[in-house]
Formats: sequence, C-alpha cells, structure tokens
Amino acid sequence: MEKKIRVRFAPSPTGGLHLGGVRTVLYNYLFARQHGGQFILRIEDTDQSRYVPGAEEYIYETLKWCGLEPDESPLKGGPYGPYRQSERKQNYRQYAEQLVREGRAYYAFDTPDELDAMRMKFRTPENPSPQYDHRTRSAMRNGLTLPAAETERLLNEGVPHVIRIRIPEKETVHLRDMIRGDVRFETELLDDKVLLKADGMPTYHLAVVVDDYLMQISHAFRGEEWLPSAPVHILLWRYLFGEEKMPQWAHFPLILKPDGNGKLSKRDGARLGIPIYAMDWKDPATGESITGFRETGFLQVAFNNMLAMMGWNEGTAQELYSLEELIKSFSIERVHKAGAKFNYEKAKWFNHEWIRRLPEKELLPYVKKYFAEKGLAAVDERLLITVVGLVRERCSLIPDFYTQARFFFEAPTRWDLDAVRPKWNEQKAEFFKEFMDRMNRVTDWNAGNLEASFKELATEKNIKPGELQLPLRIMLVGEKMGPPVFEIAGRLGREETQKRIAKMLDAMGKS
RNA sequence: GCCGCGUUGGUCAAGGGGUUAAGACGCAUCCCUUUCACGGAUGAAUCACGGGUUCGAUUCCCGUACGCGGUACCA
Repeated sequence: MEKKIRVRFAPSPTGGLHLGGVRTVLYNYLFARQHGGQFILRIEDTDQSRYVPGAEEYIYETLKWCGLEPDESPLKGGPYGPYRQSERKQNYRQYAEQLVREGRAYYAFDTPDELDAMRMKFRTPENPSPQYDHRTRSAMRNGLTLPAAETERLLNEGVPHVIRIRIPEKETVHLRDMIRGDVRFETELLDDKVLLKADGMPTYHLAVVVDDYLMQISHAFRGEEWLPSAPVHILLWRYLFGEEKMPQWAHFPLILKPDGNGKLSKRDGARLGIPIYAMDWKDPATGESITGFRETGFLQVAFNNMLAMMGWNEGTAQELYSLEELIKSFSIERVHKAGAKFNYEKAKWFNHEWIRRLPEKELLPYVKKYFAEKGLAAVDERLLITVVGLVRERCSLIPDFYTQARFFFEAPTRWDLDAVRPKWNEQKAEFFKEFMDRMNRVTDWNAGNLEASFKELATEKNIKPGELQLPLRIMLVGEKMGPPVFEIAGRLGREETQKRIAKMLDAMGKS
C-alpha cells in the first residue's frame, strides 16, 4: 500500500518570510494538494536566542494571505502535535542518547573557548575553517577521548555538554533527490555535527529527522542551502529509524538578487525599492521595516502564480495559472536545478494580467480597501464596479486604480492647463459654454449620445471634434489620462459633467 | 581552501545529437487611439570556454572558468 503523502513546511520564527520561503510553502502545498495529502506547518524554534516576537504570527498571516493554509499547525493542532519544536524538547534527548549508546554519537564537553582555540590551532591557508571531525576529535574533551569513568563523572556533576554525531570515516552517502538525482557525499569530509545542544535543545539536524519520523512525513522539500547537510540527515535516518522509512527529498533552487549575484535578501528590497516579503514586516528589535507584496498591491492569485513560475515550468507556453491550475499541473520533477534572478517587472506583469482577467467581484474588495485607505470610503458601489471595469486594463497594481479612477469620485482641483492653452481660443470657450447648454437636450445620458451631441455641435461651429476632446478631458479628469472621454462623462452624469466644465472654464478665464 | 549544486538572449525560460534554437518580461520601431493604456505587427538580442565521442554537438563525456550554497552549541 502506498504511503500517505505528508509534507511539511518548517520555518524558524526569526523574521519575515522572503520570496524563497513562500515559494517553498507553495511547492509543498501544491504537492500535498495534488496527491490528496496533508500539508503541515511546523515551527522550528529551537534557537531561543534568535526568536523574534511576532514572527510566528507573521508566518500564519502570510500563509493565510497566500491561501496556503496548513492542515496541521501550532494553531490548528493535529494528531502529531505539538507542532512547535520548543514544545517537543523532551522528545529529542532520548534519541541522542540512544545514538551514544550505539556508538554513533558521543558526549562532548568542550567550551566555546576551547572550540575557538581548536579552530585557531588547526587553521591553515588551505583549511581556513577546521572542523570537529575524525581528524580533530581525538584532541578534544569528549566521550571518545576521556576515560569512561571521567565521562560519567562529568555527566553526573552536570557539566555542560553537547552530543555530537560520530561521522564514519570512509563511506559514501547517496542522496536521491527528486530534482537533482543522485548526489554523493564522502563522509571523510563531513564534521561531527552537534545534535543536542548544552541547553538540551536539539539542533536542526536532529530535530528535523526526529520530527519528520514522528510526524510521518513522506516528502521533505526545502531550499538548496540544505543540500550540504543532507548526508548528516541521511545518516541519522539510517541509525535511528532506517533509511527505508526516510522521506523523499527535494532541494529547491534559490531565488537570487535581481541585479548582481547572491541570494535575495531583505536588504535588496530597500536598496532597489521593491517588495521581497509577502507582507510588510517590521522587525521589533531594529525597527527596520520591509515592504510586502500584499501592501504594494499584488493579488493573491498573481503572487502565487509569479512565485510558482520562478523555478518551475510545465514545458508549455502557458504562464498564467490559478492555484487550482497549479495544483493540477505542478510537478517536482520539472522544478529547475538552477537559481532564478527575481524580476520585478515580470512580477508586475503577472499582477497586471490577473487584474485584467479576474472577475470583478474578486477584484472589488482589493480596490475598496485601498480607496478606503486613501480616504475615498463612501463611494457608490455600482459606479465603482463599472469604473473598475473601465480602467482595469491600465492598472498593474491595486494603487493604480486610485490614480486611474479617482476622478470618477472627486472633481479635479488642478488642471493641466498647459496642455490646453496653446490651442485655446475664444471660439472654443464659446463652444463649451454652448455645449453645457446643449447637454440638457440629451435625453438618454450615455457616452454614445453625448458624443453624438458633441460632434454635432462641433460641426455646427466648424471646429474639428478632435481639437475639443483634449480640453474636455482636462476638464473632467484634470490630466491627459484615463478611458475614452465620453465614457467618463457618461459615468459622471450630466450635472457633474457640467459642473466640471464650468469650473475649468472659470479657471481658464482667470489665468 | 575544501565539499556540493549550477551555467540557453538583459531577465524568466522551452528544447535536448541534424531546428530558421519556442514563448514570456523588458527594450526599440510602426499601426490602432486626436489622452494614457490595452491590442496588433515588426525588430535587436542567447546555447560560458577548451578538449573529446560522432558523419554531425547547444544537446553526451572530461576538463577549465565563472556563479551560488555550505563549511556554527543558526536554521
């Protein structure tokens, strides 16, 4: 019988969630949904010193905004809880001690200073960072070098100590990665990683293996930065639970800086003026804040779509995918091996496309919320719907709706008079005065009728209608932008249109 | 330094022994539109380098270069 599909995302609450992190969530989520499996959120908070207040809540909020809510999490609970590693502390020690008993790990009593001294002592130009490994461990204070009675004594006296894995000397560890295929590591080059820290907390290495086992994780997907430590995890699986029970691994490529090289970092956001976190994040310690895609005006569907395409491609020309479509089409095997540079222009393009194709009812909440923030709270909902339809094509971010449509709700207070003046004359002023009057005769007020009336009068006056359209636009909008001008007047209504024409005519006369 | 992973236009990428080497973003020109966009058309621009293997290599193999990641009682 096939193993149940259970995948987990395991962030540490040490700050906001950047793009790479959210993409890992997305891929995990897609895989789980695609196979009818469970998506689990586990919080890796074993390093209490780095815990940032609010970071965990931020993670929940991000997942919620992205629509990627887990089936099991610290909030929801579930059959394999707790889902916060700090609350599972008591689980880990027994496994570490089991390894010691079986000769696969050992106690180490070296102080931080002693470790530094060792690294200094063995440092050479060829080896700038000496490891705690089979070459150096014999020179350290640990269960392998100390007499058994001495180790026992230190333990009994409660001397601070850690437990380190004892890496075998000459073995080749094979990782079968769903994306990269067979990756080999020589244990000769691996170091004796700490498994259990002096404070009794496990390191990531022990915790990930124990928790994946206890939570029956079937597939373990994470960022490429974990690839080098994969052999340690494989060894732990072999010693503790058996490699046959080990989840299948996949290591995702990194998301790189838009310019230059390197992993995308939070600094790049401020430097380049682009969002790199899903949502705004304010570091409570430093006060530093990073803008998010949500606040910049991205749609949930577009954000997910953009993220999914950074590192995965179905092999067709299709680029636009809803979450549902992604669930159908996604496959781990088609995730790239190489990292991708983040391209903000393309990200905006995705958003633009989704703004154009999303049903109005789904778009409206975004627009309403933004309008409210800008002090345009009490807008006529029906007008808003038609206006959204009218301007959506020219908006790529939600705030664009405000610049593109605010004039439907507020009369302009300033006009781009320079655009009008050069060709302005008394005859045109006359035209508009008469046109205001003529408008009263338009029985069925709509764009088409209004345009007909406008052109009729222009012909009578012997003026090219085209020369009058720009001034009319400036009167209604204030600047050279927006949908076709008669469409605007049609939505504005007779009275408001007349008011705006009169107002600018007045301003024109004064200047 | 060592280990690991990568390398198709500026960017995201398809392809994978014989192709005019898809497509998208961005850029440029033109058309449409007497606004700004959308849209349409066209264009510039790519297989990191060197050796093999082969009738033939962008594709397979080996090197080199370059980039990235790791090398913590961080995750």
